[in-house]
Amino acid sequence: MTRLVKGPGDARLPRSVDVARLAGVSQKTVSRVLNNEPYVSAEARRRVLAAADQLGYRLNNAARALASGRTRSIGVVSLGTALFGPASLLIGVERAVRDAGYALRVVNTLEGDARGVAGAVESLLEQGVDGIVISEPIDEQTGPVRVDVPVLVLGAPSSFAAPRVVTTGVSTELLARVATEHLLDLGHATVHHVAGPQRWFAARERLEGWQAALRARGLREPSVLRGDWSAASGYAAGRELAGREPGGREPGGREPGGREPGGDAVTAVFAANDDMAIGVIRALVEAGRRVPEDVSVVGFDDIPVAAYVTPPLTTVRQPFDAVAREGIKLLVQTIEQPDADLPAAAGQPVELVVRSSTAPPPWTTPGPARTTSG
Amino acid sequence: MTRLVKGPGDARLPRSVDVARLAGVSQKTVSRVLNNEPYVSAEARRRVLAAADQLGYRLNNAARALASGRTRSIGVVSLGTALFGPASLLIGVERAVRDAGYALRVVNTLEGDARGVAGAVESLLEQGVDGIVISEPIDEQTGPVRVDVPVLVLGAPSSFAAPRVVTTGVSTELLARVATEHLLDLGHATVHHVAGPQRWFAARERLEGWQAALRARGLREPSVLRGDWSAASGYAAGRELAGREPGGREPGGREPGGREPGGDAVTAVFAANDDMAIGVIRALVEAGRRVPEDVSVVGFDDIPVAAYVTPPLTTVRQPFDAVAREGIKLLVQTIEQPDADLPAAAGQPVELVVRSSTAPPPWTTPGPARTTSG
DNA sequence: TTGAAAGCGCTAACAC
DNA sequence: GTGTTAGCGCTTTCAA
Repeated sequence: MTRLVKGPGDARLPRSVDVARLAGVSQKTVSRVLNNEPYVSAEARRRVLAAADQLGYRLNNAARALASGRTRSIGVVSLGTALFGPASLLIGVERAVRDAGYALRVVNTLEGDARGVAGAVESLLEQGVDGIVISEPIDEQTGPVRVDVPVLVLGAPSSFAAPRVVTTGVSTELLARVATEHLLDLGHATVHHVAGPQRWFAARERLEGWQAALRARGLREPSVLRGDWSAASGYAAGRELAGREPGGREPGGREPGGREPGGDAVTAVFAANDDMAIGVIRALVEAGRRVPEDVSVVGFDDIPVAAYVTPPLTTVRQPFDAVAREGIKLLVQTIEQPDADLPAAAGQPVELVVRSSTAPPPWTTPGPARTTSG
Repeated sequence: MTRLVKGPGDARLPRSVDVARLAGVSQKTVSRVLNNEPYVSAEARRRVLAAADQLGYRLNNAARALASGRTRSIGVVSLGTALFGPASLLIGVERAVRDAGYALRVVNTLEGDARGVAGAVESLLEQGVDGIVISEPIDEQTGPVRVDVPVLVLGAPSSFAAPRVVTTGVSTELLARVATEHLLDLGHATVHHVAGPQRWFAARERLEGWQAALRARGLREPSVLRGDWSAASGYAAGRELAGREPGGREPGGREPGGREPGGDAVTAVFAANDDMAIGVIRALVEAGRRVPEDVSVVGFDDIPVAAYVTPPLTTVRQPFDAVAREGIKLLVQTIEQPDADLPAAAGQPVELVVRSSTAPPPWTTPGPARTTSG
C-alpha cells in the first residue's frame, strides 16, 4: 500500500526562494532549472536539484499559471456514463494528455443536464485550461459559448463550427457500413437496424453507415428501431423484431421454413452497440428464434464480455486509444503553435470481429459457424 | 449543437478591475459579489453582475488560488480501466465533486505503472488540489508520499495509514457474504469462488466475504480460482471447474445423476465480478453443463447487460453513486473544517439481484427459476 | 551564464 | 457597506 505521510506540521510549504537560498543561487536560477531552461551551469543545476529534494519542494502551479498565462492543463467534457465507448475514450484521453505533459480536468454532462455542454465548457474555462476536448458530442440547443482556447471534438462531423477546432475519430459510418456489408455478404436479403439515441453523433453515423450499405446494393431500408444504448431497449426492439417474424406472434405470419429472400422475414440485425445487440438476442431467443441459425446479429464496440456471451458476438471494434492519442496530439500542437495551420487528422484502422452470432440466412445451406474469437 | 464562438481577437481578457471600472465600484466589491460575500448592497451587486456579463468576464482561477491558497479542486487517482465498477465510481465522484462546488482533476494509474499511486498523488499535489480521492486502491510498494491535504480512500480498509484520511465504501465483504449465502440457502453443499486479482482490495474483500459465509456454516473452503476480472479469465476458471465435475473430462468422475451433497461436484460458483461470471457460464455451457440446472453462478456488479445474457445473471449491486457522494461529503467536510473530528462514514445499502443463473442444486426437486429481473 | 525588479489577477486584512 | 493596501509564488524582462 502506498504510504502517505504528513508534511511538516504547520510549517509553511517551501517556496522556490527557500530552495534558492539553500542552493546558494538566485530564485530565478531555481526557476530555470525546474523548467529545463538553457543557460544554467551543471553545478548550479545539481545544487538546485539537491536543495529542492532536501526541502521536499513542489512547484506551485497556481503561481506559475498566473505568471505565465498558461495552465498546462486540458479540460475534457465527457458524458456521465459508464458506457464502454465513452469510458474507454476518456481513459485514452487521460493517458494521452498526461503523456503530453498536461494535467486533466474533467466535467461530465449528464444527459438532460440543463446547462449541458455549454455549461461544462464555461466551467472548464473558468477553472483554467489551455485546451478543451469534447468527447462524444451530442445535440442540444444552448446559447453560444465564447471560447478562447483550441477545441478538439472527438467523433464529430468537421462541420462543428468554432474557432481553432480540430476533430478526429474513426469514421464510425464506415464501421457501420462494414458491419452491414458483412451481413449482406452472408446472403441476407436485408438488414434491420436497432439505432442508438439520435442526439448522439455516434448513433447517427452508425445509422447512416447502415443506410449507405443498403443503398449501395439497391436495397430498401426496413424501418429503424430506436434504442437508447441500453440492453433493455435492445430487448424491446428484439421483441418487436420477433413480432415481425413468421412464427412470431404477428397474425397471418407465414410458416417457418417457407421464408425466402425478399420476404419480410427478419434474418439479420445490426445493433448500434453491443449492449443492445445482447438485448436483441435475448428477446429473439425468448421468442423461439435461434441465433445465428434463424437470425444473425451484429453489435458495435466489442465490449469485454462480447466474446463470452451466448452466442459469442460478432461486432466492430473501435481504436479508442489511437483516436484519443491522435486527437490530443493535434490539440497540443494547436495549443503550442497557434499560428501553424490546423493539422489534418489521420485515418484510424477499423476492425470487424467475426464471432458466432452471424451466419448465412436460414434459406441457404448453413455452413459451419466461423469464429475469430478474442 | 453547442455553438462555440471566438473571443474578441487579441484583446486581453477582461479582469476584475475592468468590471469594477465599468460598474463604478472598487475592484474589491467585484470580488465580494463574485464570491457571494455579505456586505454588498443590492444595487452594487446588480451593477457588478451586469458589467461582468457585458464584458464576458470570467474569474481567473489561478490568481484566486494563488491569493487564497485554496484551489477549489479535488484530485482523483483512478485505475485506468473501463471496468464497470471503477468507471461508475469515477462518474459518481465527478458529480459529487462538482455538486460540492469543486473542480475535478484526474490521474489514472495504469496497472503495472512504475510510479503508481505515489506518482499520481505527487502529480496531483503539484497541480494543486485541496483534497485527494484514491479510488479502488491496490497494493504496491513505493516510497512514502508527503501529503498535506485530506485524503479519501474509497473502498479501502480503514487501516490505510495516513494523516487526515477518511474512507467510505460498502463493505463488499458483506456483499460477497450475501451472495454466497444466497447459494447456500438454495441448498448447495458448498460454493466455489472465482476471485479477482488479489492486489485489489475489492478482490480480497470479496474473497473474505465468501470465506466468512462458508466458515459460518462450518463448511470447508474449496480451492480458489484466480481471475483478473476479465471474462477470458472467468472462462479459464470455468473450464477448470467443469473439469472437476462428474461428467467432465476428469478421469474417474462419477456418473451424472449420482451426485450428492458433500460430494466433489461443483454446483455453485460465486465469481468476483459479472464479466468473470459470464466467462464461467460460457465455459460450463460449452462443457455440457446447464446453468442453473446443473450449476448456479452468481456475479458481482450488476453490469448493464447482466439481465440480458443467457441466463440472466444473479448478481450483487453496489451503490456506487451513494458511496461516492458520501465519501466526497466527508472529504469536503475535512477540507473545510480541518479542526473538526474526522466524521464517520455511514453504511450503504446492499442489494442482491436474483435472476435466473441460480437455482437449487440438481439433487433437490427443482423449483421454477425465480426472477427479480431489472 | 546569472540576477534584480516588476508584475500576473486575485483575496486578506484592515481602515473608512 | 465599501475601499485601500499588501502580498500569494511564480515567470518575464532586462541588465549585468
